[in-house]
Amino acid sequence: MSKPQNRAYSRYSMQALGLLGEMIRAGRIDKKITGEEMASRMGISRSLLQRIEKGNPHCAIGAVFEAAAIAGVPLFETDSERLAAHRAVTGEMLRLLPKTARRPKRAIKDDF
Amino acid sequence: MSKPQNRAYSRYSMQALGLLGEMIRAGRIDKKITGEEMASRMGISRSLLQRIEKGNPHCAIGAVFEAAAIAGVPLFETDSERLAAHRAVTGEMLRLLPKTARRPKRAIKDDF
DNA sequence: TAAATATGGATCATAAATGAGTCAAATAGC
DNA sequence: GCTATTTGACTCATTTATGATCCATATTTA
Repeated sequence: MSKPQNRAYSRYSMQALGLLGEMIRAGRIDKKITGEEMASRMGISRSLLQRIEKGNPHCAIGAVFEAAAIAGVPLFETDSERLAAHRAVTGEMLRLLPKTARRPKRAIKDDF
Repeated sequence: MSKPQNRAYSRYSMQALGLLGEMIRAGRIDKKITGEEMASRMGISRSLLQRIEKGNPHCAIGAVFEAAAIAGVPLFETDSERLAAHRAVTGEMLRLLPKTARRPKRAIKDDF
């Protein structure tokens, strides 16, 4: 059972999506890579690459990140090594936090 | 016509995916938001949120970015305003670059 | 300007992602 | 310790994204 989904995106997310798409396109053109060439190199269709560069929110994030990598757009860190280091730190933070989130008991107004 | 797709992801992309997922989870737990609560607030299923936090590359990027926004994970910039500014700069760069990429003619060895 | 190439945009069949549901296991709080 | 929650990990039906193809338009280069 599924439900027809009509999602809403925050302004922030839309801006981020648009920015990422434009950076990918700029990077690709700067490297003189044709849309068709880049798509085939990635193993995706030209259609999908177009959607990615347009900031379409329904694209698979893996494909988008891969495009970013080829276009030379840095995600969080510039290389895989730094990325791994960064991730290690985040993993450590996760180790310190509680494993599950406990929602605070309903705020009690009267305490007498 | 479609083709069964068996994509390969670079180490870089996988690291970035994993990092983003872990940052989202850390942010969520730090804010004491339950997986179910966050999912319903986003209008997605708990299943999808789990995939996102696990770094699954097949998730819609819009959903992932939205999760990041709620969890307080900054994408490129910390707020929508800065994001817009950043985007304006990228748009300017795009204006300066050629509109289309022209792949260099096959390298000619002999030029006499 | 003309020719060659790159891109935009649309449609449609099909592969794949997502939502809903269940159950077991882990965790937090008492 | 016990109990209530939270989470993980499945399965499956259905919605949705993607690939293929076509043609029109824009852009670059000669």
